[in-house]
Amino acid sequence: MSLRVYNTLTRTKEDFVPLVPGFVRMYCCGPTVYDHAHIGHAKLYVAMDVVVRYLRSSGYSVKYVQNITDVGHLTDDADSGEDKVERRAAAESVDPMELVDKYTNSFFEDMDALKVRRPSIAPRASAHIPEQIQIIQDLINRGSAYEVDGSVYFDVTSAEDYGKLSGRRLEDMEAGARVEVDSNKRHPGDFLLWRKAAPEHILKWPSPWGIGYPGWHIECSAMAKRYLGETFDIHGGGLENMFPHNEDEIAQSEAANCAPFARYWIHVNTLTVGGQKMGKSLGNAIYIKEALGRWSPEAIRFFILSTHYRSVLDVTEEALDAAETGLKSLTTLWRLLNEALAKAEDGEEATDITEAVGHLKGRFRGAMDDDFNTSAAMAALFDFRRELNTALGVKEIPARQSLEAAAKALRDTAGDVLGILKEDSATETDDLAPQLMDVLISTRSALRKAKQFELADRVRTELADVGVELEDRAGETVWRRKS
RNA sequence: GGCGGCGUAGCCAAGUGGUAAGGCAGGGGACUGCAAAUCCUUCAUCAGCGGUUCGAUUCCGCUCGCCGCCUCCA
Repeated sequence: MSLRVYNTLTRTKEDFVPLVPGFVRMYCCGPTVYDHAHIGHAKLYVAMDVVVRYLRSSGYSVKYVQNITDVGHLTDDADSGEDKVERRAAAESVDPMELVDKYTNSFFEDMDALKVRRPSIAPRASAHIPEQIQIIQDLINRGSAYEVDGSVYFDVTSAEDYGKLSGRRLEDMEAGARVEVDSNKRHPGDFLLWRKAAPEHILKWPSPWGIGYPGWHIECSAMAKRYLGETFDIHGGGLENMFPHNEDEIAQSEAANCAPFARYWIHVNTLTVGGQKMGKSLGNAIYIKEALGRWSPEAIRFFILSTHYRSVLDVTEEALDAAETGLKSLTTLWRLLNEALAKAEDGEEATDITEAVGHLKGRFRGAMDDDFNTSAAMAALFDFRRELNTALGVKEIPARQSLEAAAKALRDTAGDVLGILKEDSATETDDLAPQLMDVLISTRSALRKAKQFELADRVRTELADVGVELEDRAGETVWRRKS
């Protein structure tokens, strides 16, 4: 079985075949950096991260471009909106680029914390003005765009397949148009490529049409072309950006390049709070930094990945708590496996472990190959956990080779692909702590032997208060720091 | 009004034309001095109503409810 991907463009699940064998070129719309990122962003970028990780683990070399939008994103319809970055910069009394730097850093800080791998390239819109001007010029030359009073618009009627991604038709939209139409537009659906700047505007550049700045959609077309070429494999993004943003990207790129744009479109569904979409403008955003104060990064990933990426995900504290608890048993398995491995010796292969490893590999791959079905993949992981725990429960420690195979399988799936394997902090590197713990544990064992349970329990309780957990197993007591 | 999606146990959530993965919570049991960890076991007929079919949760239609996009939002 090979990878199948749901392509929004065709509304079907298709076999994934990159343009160049073994090499995947991928783009994903990045954030507009005028505020801290919230969990809605986390859902998109964690989902895309897993796509990238899985492609890599499947043997593909992946070039992943994710832009940073720092100019041109307006607060409202093109006619009346302000530039989001400029508005917020004014509110914070800083230079727009200072604001951009601050929130770009904040974004990557959050993504790093969530173990989202950095993109291969993270280009900024403001650093690609010449590329954007070039595409606009090409569009004018080809008759797909027109200039009016220093602003340039894309002529949607010039693209005969306009609306193919979102399934919209110009006639329908015309009928439903509610926003006041810019009188400069020839068609209500036309969108801005370049906007004439007012004198007080800070972020502006010279162009063949005068001083101005680029529209919101053109940046992605320009940066995708610059780093991935005219036609590339995968374009990802949030579902809410399908129209108009992604639709317009396609229209302008294909009109300018006379070549197909992205071949597969992957859209990640929204995240909701109490059934309502999470959005900065809606005032219900839960910031990633806040969430990290309460749940581990792995639990947040676990929570996000427990649903398929094309499904809506509703955030509740209960669900996040459940994710944290569920994750714990996986973390425990990883710890037990490593403890066993530390004591294991060469020996005869443990067939039950070999079998469990086989099941996990097969089911995990099968699930991920089916349009990145992370929830099915996680089910395989939990079944593996049970089988392994049973195998580890026996008297003698299984052979090292078997344990190594199990550890590798777990690291390859839960670790490398899903990124939910917590590195165990149980092994204390400080040399004094283990020695002190040995003293405490042996003392407590003596108390237990003498049936002085009250004192023995006091040791355990007080250690728990300082963050150390004890666990009495057959013949030994182990300790670890609370995770 | 137009386009699209969703409705599976207390909660989260996969999935299939032939009577439903997994996680959390709950019940029962094993192990333990007690815990912890772990294991065993138990817990749904898939919003409602029709239709197609030998058979539908899965296909079609309708109804109800919820959501997204059409204007900025990942």
